[in-house]
Amino acid sequence: MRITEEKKQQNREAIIAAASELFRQGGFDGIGVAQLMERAGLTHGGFYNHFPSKENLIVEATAHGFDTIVSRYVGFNASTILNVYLSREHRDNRGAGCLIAALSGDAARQTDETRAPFAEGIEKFIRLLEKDIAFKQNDGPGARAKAISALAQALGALVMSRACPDGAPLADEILEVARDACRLAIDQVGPEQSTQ
Amino acid sequence: MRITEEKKQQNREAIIAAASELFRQGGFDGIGVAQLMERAGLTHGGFYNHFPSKENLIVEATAHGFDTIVSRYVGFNASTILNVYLSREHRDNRGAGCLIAALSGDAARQTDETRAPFAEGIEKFIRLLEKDIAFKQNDGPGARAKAISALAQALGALVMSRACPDGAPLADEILEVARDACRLAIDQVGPEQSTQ
DNA sequence: TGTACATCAGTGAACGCGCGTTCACTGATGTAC
DNA sequence: TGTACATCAGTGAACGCGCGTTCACTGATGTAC
Repeated sequence: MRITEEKKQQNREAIIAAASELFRQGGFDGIGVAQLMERAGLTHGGFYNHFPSKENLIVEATAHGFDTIVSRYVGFNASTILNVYLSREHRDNRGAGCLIAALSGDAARQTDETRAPFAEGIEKFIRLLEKDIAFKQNDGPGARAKAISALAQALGALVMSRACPDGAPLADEILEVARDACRLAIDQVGPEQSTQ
Repeated sequence: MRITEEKKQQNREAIIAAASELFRQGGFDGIGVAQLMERAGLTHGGFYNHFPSKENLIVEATAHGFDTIVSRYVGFNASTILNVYLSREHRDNRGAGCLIAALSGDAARQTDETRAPFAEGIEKFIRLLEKDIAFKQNDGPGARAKAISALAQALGALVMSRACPDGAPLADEILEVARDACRLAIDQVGPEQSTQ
């Protein structure tokens, strides 16, 4: 049953894509190799033709997930990105959402090697915001601090909102407060100011 | 081998205390009943004399953990709390630190019943900060928004910092930026202003 | 206060189950001639 | 271009292991008289 080189590559990517989504939903410990392979349309045993271990896949899926998310946000300004980030849609759709929010708790328990792609992904996210903030206000170094600060705020709010039971008023309140605070922090003028 | 009522209660509390610490270190999925019982100085099988299920212990340990942490912060002003929160010591000591930072990712994957104590704990944390902020500036409703915003910022920063490999410069940079940003956001004047 | 007995927390072995990983096998692909 | 054979991704069963939970048993505590 040997398959073409091209098909093999497609299968590998399907496994990574499945892992990237399922890990965000269920956590690194909560999703098994068998589930991943089934989602990718393959059988359990073939996993080790593609990856030496589950931990190795975690690294690959993390890097892939950050690339996907950051590229989705490229071209939008910081205010828009943070508004999408702090939407109820994002909160309620972990599998397609921010990797930091979904998996950084799990990441903290992994080895240094597994945390490395997280640091890289966070750095990419910071630069994405920093670029727009610096452009708007001609302020290089300050822009980076603002980007980090805004990302931290949005991330913390999202994470708290998700920890609340479905429909809890607090969950929505946190998102709304953070939306206002991020807008103010970035625009430094008021809610109406935006480069949209 | 029956034991006194008092000793039974002590054992129960030892299990909850062990769970509260170990879950923060290893996650709900990463720590087993056997490990918890061993840490509490008991044997595996006795667990179900105290709790109907592991999930039930998760609820109890979460509530207990929030109470412990919030009570540790009571009496300090918001700036001091956030400085401790954003210290390297806190980042590097998950087991004794903030439950939201250590377990909200895991919480998002639990049932509504299990998330309920998280919402309660978060609310307690918000009120703790809100109280000091309102006192300082005679500003009730605005104080709550500031408390939520500051907590979100500090939480997000801590979580990102922990996701980085040990010793990564980014990990420390994030904490420092968030420390400055929280101080500014709360004091609304400058780094030197504090009620300490 | 003393005796007889029911209660029940603790013990440690066992249960079925799903985990990550390994392996013998299959058969189409890729390669050497 | 055609043939012969080595390669290797996919398959599905199996491995040992640790999980959450159950259970029969022990014996000190708590209770009834």
